[in-house]
Amino acid sequence: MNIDVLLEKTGLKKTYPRKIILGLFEDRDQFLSADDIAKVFQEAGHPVPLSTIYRILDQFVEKHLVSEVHIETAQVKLYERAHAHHAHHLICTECEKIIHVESCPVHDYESDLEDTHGFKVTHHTLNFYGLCEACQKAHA
Amino acid sequence: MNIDVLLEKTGLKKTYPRKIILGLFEDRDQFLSADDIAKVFQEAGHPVPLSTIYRILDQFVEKHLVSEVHIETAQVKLYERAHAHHAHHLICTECEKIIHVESCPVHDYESDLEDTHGFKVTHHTLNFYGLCEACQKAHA
DNA sequence: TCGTAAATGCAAGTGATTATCATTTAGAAA
DNA sequence: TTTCTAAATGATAATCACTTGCATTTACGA
Ligand SMILES: [Mn+2]
Ligand SMILES: [Mn+2]
Ligand SMILES: [Zn+2]
Ligand SMILES: [Zn+2]
Repeated sequence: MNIDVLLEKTGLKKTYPRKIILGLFEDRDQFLSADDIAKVFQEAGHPVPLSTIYRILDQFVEKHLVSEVHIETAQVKLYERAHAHHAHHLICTECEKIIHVESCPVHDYESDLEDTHGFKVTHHTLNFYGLCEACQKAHA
Repeated sequence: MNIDVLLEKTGLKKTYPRKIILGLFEDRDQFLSADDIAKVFQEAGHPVPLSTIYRILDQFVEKHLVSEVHIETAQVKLYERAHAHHAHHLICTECEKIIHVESCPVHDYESDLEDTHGFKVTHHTLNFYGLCEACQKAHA
């Protein structure tokens, strides 16, 4: 969907930093940190401070344009375009690539947990770590 | 197993801070942060600086006496006694209680991932968030 | 008992993220 | 189109968990 239309829907003003940032997520479907985004502005010759970038990311998460991705091995917060469906991630420990997987193997298991532990599950997080196809070949 | 024996096996010297910290994990099987541990020393009237605590936790993780638990909603590092088997956690979003579960519902799924995404999984992390039994009752 | 590497304690440093606040601006109203 | 104002930005300082450097102490083997 169009960047301007998406921003209008949220009620957020259409500013230069917001349009660029949302464009990065919408167009290229990347996993980005605040610092990655700062570099893009830097290289475009129009630096934007990290404080602004962090504020915008928070707002985008709140408006469900973007979601935070928790990667245990990363020491910084990562964000990706929000997806319609609950998903999981495959993280390559060699090249840091992240693969988004829109299927979930533990949906049924959640009701088991309610029976065995009396625990009512609202959501879960599941990450797989290993080697992507390219890095496996490089190792072979 | 005895605290002293465990420390001897690792080759680490048996010092006061190490014995107390290892005891917390072994005896009570708790989930603890560096700050939680600092409070214990404080209350015992024998304060130990956080730098020492962090150093010891790192060593215990390296020696497999303790393992780090990644909880997305916690802003600090948490540690628990190392267990023999791969496990998962149920985290109560109300009272912060953590339940350790020694069963895994995604073991088979990992080979599927290799087929569908060419991704070779080495390990994974899985956390369930929700309400524990006590907090469900309190809400009802 | 001694010698020494290991461990500790204190203080200062890091680095990602957040908060403060003066200035600017998008966008609605006149 | 001009004016107005809440929202947004940018510069700077603050936080806070964690780490590091270094001088002093200590466990423990010789
Ligand atoms: Mn899932
Ligand atoms: Mn598992
Ligand atoms: Zn890779
Ligand atoms: Zn609870």
